[in-house]
Amino acid sequence: MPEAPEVHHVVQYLQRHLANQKIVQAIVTYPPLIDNMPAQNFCQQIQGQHFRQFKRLGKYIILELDDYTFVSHLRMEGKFLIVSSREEFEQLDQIRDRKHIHAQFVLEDGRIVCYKDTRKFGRMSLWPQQDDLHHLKPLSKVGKDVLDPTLCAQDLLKKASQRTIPLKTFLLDQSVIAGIGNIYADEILFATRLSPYCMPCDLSKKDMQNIIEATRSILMRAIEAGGTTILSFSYGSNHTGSFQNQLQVHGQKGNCPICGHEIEHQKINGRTTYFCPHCQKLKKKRSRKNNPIKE
DNA sequence: CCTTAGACCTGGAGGC
DNA sequence: TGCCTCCAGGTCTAAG
Repeated sequence: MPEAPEVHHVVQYLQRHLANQKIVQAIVTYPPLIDNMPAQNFCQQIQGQHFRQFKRLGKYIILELDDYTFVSHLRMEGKFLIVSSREEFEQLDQIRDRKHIHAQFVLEDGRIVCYKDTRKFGRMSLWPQQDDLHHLKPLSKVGKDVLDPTLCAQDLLKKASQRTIPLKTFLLDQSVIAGIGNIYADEILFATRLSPYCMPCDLSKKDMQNIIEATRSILMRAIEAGGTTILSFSYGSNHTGSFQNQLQVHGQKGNCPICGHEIEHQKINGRTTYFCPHCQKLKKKRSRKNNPIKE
């Protein structure tokens, strides 16, 4: 579900409510949730730790504890909610909520941080602390974050060389840029007027610069709007975003806001992709074999 | 090395 | 109402 703007708000929310709180007990009721060790060990190790620092890299949530780094990925539907007491937990709806809560972190003050994940796709792991986040195993292949100011056209050009996958798929590759998901990928492509079927290796440095600028602009606006809520994104008890009202193509059934042509949607590597076939152009570089570049 | 299909899960929506 | 199929914002892996 969540892409970088949504994860950004989840991290802020956790920070506001959990900074310096002590975890007195951890309960995991769906053991596969814990990626890198038996759930029992995870619970033992995390017990007694305090939440210290809260960070995000791409779609990953990074919680620095006293002695460990706690990494969480929400995948499609993971959410954190905080209840004030065991009584409040028991009052949650069994079918809608409690059934899907797979981990609980009981705080010293009696509150319980609940991890809810209907589809059970999300994962958590606990690691010895590392100064460089990229040294943590789950983050070792993650590229620069979408909002990393050092991200530049040259980075993308390098990663795009020889790549013949659709540009849409390239933007979703977290080792290229971390934090873009299916919704924002469509919006970025529309903003740059590039077809999702462009081949990354055919793009120029200028195209890459345009992609970076569109990405920053769209993601910043999405963060300001509180993220995008289409299916189920929320955090805390009921916080949702409103960027879905500003989407230009993703999920749209009508006409292109620029040219009026009907918005199309097709599956590209398994992901539904919305685009305007009239505005969004295929680019081809044909200079490899002595053929001079046209246009 | 690169690329793609399938797997992982559940619940909601729409067709009959 | 029930049953069936398809769909969903993500990522890992196995196989070509």
